[in-house]
Amino acid sequence: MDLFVSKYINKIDKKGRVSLPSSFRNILPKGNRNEIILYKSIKTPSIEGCGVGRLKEIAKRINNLDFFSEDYDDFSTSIFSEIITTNIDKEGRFLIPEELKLYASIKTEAAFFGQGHYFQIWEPKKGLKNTEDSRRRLLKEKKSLRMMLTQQK
Amino acid sequence: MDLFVSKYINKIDKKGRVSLPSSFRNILPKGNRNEIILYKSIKTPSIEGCGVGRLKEIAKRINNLDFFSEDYDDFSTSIFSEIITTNIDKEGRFLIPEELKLYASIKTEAAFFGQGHYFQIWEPKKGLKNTEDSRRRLLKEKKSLRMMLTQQK
DNA sequence: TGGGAATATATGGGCGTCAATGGGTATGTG
DNA sequence: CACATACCCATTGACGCCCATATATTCCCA
Repeated sequence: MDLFVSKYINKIDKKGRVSLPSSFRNILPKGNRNEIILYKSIKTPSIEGCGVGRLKEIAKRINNLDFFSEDYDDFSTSIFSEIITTNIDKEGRFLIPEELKLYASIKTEAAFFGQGHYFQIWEPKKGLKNTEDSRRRLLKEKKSLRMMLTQQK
Repeated sequence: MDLFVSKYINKIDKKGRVSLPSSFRNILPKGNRNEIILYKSIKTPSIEGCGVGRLKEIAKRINNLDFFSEDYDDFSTSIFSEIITTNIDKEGRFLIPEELKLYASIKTEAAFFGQGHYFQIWEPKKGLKNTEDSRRRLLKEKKSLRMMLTQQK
């Protein structure tokens, strides 16, 4: 399995450390398991994270843009300067930077949600609510879709 | 990690010295960690910096422009003739030349913004505003930023 | 197959090291 | 000699590394 899946709720200790769930750690590239990158989610008040390999992919894509275009600067600024790398200690813990904790309203506990190629970190209550909401949206759409398909004039 | 990422705000002391963020120092080539190059950003009131190796990359980009175009001369002049090399002391600090400080309105604090293969130095408030502006521009085209971050190979 | 031992995980805390910062002094160059 | 800059040393706080414990999980063997 090489995807971030499932959800976990871990405690943040006095020093601000929190364990990255073991199953997430195992997905990080074997050579580079002591570093992850974090950034503010675009659409939600949560933190997104992934291994550094993914960042290199992104860097490559940005570098392929026209160096003199405005987009180049915008992407470069929005992505590189907003990304934070953080080290994972031997026990599998890392520090969530203060700024990101604020952005996600995280205080004493962090909820980790697998999202396939990346993961999200939420304040637990908000995270669970988000799961419900998105499931509800999904069902509603599905239902209306089915109605549209089966409804007779 | 071999990219300049994240942002840092450091103080400039009485002597005009400022610490290059540790994570930036680590990206400089191992043999040559006591020297960086600085130049005025073309598009923004900020200073750009990088290791010496990066200079070749810039040269290549400029060479891709039409040699007889006005742009070529403009970029070539703006960048090459304005490049300044600076030494880093044993504590990881360097002096920002007066001319560049003026150009970027930097006085007592310098904000360092990772930009992948190079970095920018801003007057903190201006820098933060620039980040917001560029993110706002990108969010208008939400799709493209999201693609940049989540798209798979 | 049941039970105990080895292992892994999440969590807590002590302590040394390093990064950022401040300042004194030597060196040098006009 | 005055100014700028490099080198050296000191301080503070944050962080990484190490060790410790409790609980959960896996493994192994009688």
